[in-house]
Amino acid sequence: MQFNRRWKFGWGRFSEVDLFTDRHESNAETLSQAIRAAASEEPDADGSVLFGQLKGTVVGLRYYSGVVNQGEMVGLVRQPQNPYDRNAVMVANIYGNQVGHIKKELAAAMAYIMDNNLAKVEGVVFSGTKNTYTMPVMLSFWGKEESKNSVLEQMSRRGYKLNTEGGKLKGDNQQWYNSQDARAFSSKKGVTTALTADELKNAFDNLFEGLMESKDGEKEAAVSVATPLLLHQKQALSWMCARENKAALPPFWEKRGELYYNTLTCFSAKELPERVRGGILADDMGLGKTLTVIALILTNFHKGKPLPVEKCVEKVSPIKAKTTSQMALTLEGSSSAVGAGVSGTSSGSNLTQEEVICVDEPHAVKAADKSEKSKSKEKMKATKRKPSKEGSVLFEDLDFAAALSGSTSGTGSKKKKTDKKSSLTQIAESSITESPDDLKARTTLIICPLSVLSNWLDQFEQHMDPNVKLNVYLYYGPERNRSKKFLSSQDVVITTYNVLSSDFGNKSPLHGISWLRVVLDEGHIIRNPNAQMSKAVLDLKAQRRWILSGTPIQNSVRDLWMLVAFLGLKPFDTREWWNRVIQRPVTQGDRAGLQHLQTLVKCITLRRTKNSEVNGRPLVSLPEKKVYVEQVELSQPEREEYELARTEGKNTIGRYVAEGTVLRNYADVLAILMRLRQHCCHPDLLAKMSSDLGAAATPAELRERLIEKLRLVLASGSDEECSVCLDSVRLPVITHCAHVYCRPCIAQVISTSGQEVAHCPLCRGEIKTSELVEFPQEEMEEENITKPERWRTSSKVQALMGNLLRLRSKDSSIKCLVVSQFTRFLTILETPLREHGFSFVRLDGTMTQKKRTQVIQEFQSSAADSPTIMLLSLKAGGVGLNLTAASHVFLMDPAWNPATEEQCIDRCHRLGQKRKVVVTKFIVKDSVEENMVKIQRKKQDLMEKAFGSTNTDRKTSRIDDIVALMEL
DNA sequence: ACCGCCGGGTGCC
DNA sequence: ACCGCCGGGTGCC
Repeated sequence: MQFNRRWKFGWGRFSEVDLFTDRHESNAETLSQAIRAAASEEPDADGSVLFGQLKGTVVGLRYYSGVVNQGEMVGLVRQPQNPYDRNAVMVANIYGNQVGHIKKELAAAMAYIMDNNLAKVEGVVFSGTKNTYTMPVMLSFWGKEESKNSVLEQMSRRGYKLNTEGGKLKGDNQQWYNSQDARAFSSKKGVTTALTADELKNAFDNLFEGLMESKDGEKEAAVSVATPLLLHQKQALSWMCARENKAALPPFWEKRGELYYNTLTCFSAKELPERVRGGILADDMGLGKTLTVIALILTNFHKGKPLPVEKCVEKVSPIKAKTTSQMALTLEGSSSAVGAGVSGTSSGSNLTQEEVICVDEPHAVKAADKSEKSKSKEKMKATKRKPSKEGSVLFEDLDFAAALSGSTSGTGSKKKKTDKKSSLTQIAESSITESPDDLKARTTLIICPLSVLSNWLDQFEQHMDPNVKLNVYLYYGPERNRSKKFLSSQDVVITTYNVLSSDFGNKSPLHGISWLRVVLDEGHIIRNPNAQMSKAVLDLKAQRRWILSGTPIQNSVRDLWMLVAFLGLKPFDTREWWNRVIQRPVTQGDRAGLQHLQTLVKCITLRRTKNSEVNGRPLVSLPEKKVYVEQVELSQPEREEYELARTEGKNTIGRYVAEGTVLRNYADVLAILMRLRQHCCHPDLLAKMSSDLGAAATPAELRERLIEKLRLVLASGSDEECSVCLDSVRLPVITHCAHVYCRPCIAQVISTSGQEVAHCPLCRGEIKTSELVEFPQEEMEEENITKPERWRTSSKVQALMGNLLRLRSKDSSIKCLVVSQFTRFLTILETPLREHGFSFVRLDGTMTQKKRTQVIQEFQSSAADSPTIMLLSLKAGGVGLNLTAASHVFLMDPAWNPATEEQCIDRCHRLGQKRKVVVTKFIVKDSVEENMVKIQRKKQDLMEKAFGSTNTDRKTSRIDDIVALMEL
């Protein structure tokens, strides 16, 4: 039976509720976010406790086809619309097939509890699975501690007594429980000891490490890939092709007789479980994920054959010329936005005719026996001979040919039957059988953040054989071609997460196409399942799915769900099974659960780091990197101003700490910290502030205060992130609970809530459209043009300039990145740079993509007059950015999250860097900055504490942070 | 369901 | 017999 990806049908309401209550908590990028996250007391499935258990009865088995095995978990779904009983509770197996109903009396008792979210009820069928009419089910009630008594009482009122002592039930039914539910029992006996937070943290850190062991040998790329692959890239290609082609059983499935059996959920099926064709390529950045994917696209079309590409030749026999809609690197309507790297259009247009030739040799070269032939010219010659070898028919395989022409061959229906039959007898390692429909899919859809869009285009350009035409369409910009027919005739369509999610729900052509392959670049950015773009991504139809990510896991098992769901790793693409089998066991320290998670990740992930080795040699050798901290002493007047601000802030925060209201006043706390950090950089960074922090008496006053906070966020130039779209805030508004969002984003949250009052995504406070406060437009413009009357220097500016001048006199060819979180600081720095005759460019979050590309190109240029300095805002651009022209990095101010700094450094310390990399971090002596650095160092410990611990612990450590920062 | 329940057929032993 | 008993029909929610 085929299940499509929308199989969550029956759970519609169920999974909505589930998704919402189990809200994702994003990795704390800034302390601000960290505090917000702690402030919002969200219901957390991880922290739920077992109330008790109850034997119930499933009835009506004969009316439904869903079957269950001994020990199999089942889902319980309320059916309030059931015409016979509005208390109905449906029972379904893991694949969503209905098994029966809970007996009505029991259902009546459960309905209230389920509808009011007092408990989550989970079922395991431990015996009687062969019964025709009814069977027993063990029901476990999970929920928040405070609901426990209410649930027990509700049930007992209806005559149902929950067994609250897990151990007692054990005697009779020793064998019924499965591994994960076993924990509830065995823990009592001490059979397994729970993992400590340390062990868990450690295991989690290593989850994505050591996944390197020889996967599937090596594979040469198709000849149309002009760049020779490095050894590790060939290994990745081989692994990826295998993941796409081989019908190996997914993790936790094994064959038992005629059936396929899932060892975790105890589900079994007659058919081969649908395989995950794809996975996570989690190589460190700089290892060439992009090239590997390009190679995959060209090398592994249907049935393991290379993508048939158009080859440009000047002389052509007219009979063979098969002109389809031909455009090379189509860029309709968006060329202006990209500019760089897409000039490929021209090469095709000056040729009169084109011939379609399958330029590729039969793939799969395991040994490295043909390394000499890898120069592209040579390859082209070789392939010219190819057709004769393969016969005069270019595509002898009918299905293959049909796939290309887009028409289904007459054998279609017949073929389908045999396919189905053969799939039953298939052995695990055979390759996947593709139906004629499957073979029609041609296009790979690549979704990436805007910042790396141009990189993809460059890389296609760079790595493709210039004589080969690949149809690459950039689906971006207002003029984008929305024709499904057109898009699905491309070889590659590239778009951004934002375009995808803005199209989503708006008769999106991207969602109407059956893609051959969908590739999510920087896939970790879809880790929040509530985000619109995550939903948009899940709704895509594709045969093969890939996630590229340099940082697959931030700090939580939650983050993984989205990835697993996108890959369609059943049954975990449904939240309930993920929670029951993986998330809850793992977060509660269950060893078996962790083991399962490790197995799962291992099966679908390939990850190599810069330090990985193949055959004892490092994958890539990067030049040395040295990090220096340069202490900066404030001048006397600066110090005085700083101390003044610090004392004032210390008093305020000290009061909050004493009152225990730190988290309630985090906006103020943040403001104080922000001002101190600004003092450390430059006095002109400080926005003129009203220091009135008292309670607002009138609405007008409240409004004024909110605007003040918003001003603070904006004026600092620190790239604030909107928690809804996860992008930089555009059209900022601030809620009454003092959280900043894009106006369209929060407006949508409110409108989709369907209620008069919605809840703030960050703190769950009530929000109304009428109460959103916007930044006054005039002030916004004024803010932008505000220039200090006369420029002045600061100690930090001096420190930087000293370094830059010294460097220039030593070697004028050295290029530098000057990085700050405050874009206004970058502006301040422009003046002395100009004065000293430095040629510089600037890259920050406010720039358009076109401008960015241009700036990067200028900077990367090796021309004599090219800029030697780039002023870079810490978060601008995101990860894909390649700034290898720079070999010196100056970090002007410390970031809350050391990973952000690392990422920034890695933009020049990456593949292609020829020089030694020197990083200088400026830290003001005896200041909040020094304390921030200490906290950075402590970050590992904090993460440990935060992981798998209660919200209270996390809160405590955040308050501790603040106390430490202020030296209270 | 190798049950319970319903409702029609039936009615000394 | 306005009962009991028998045995067939029937059966989730």
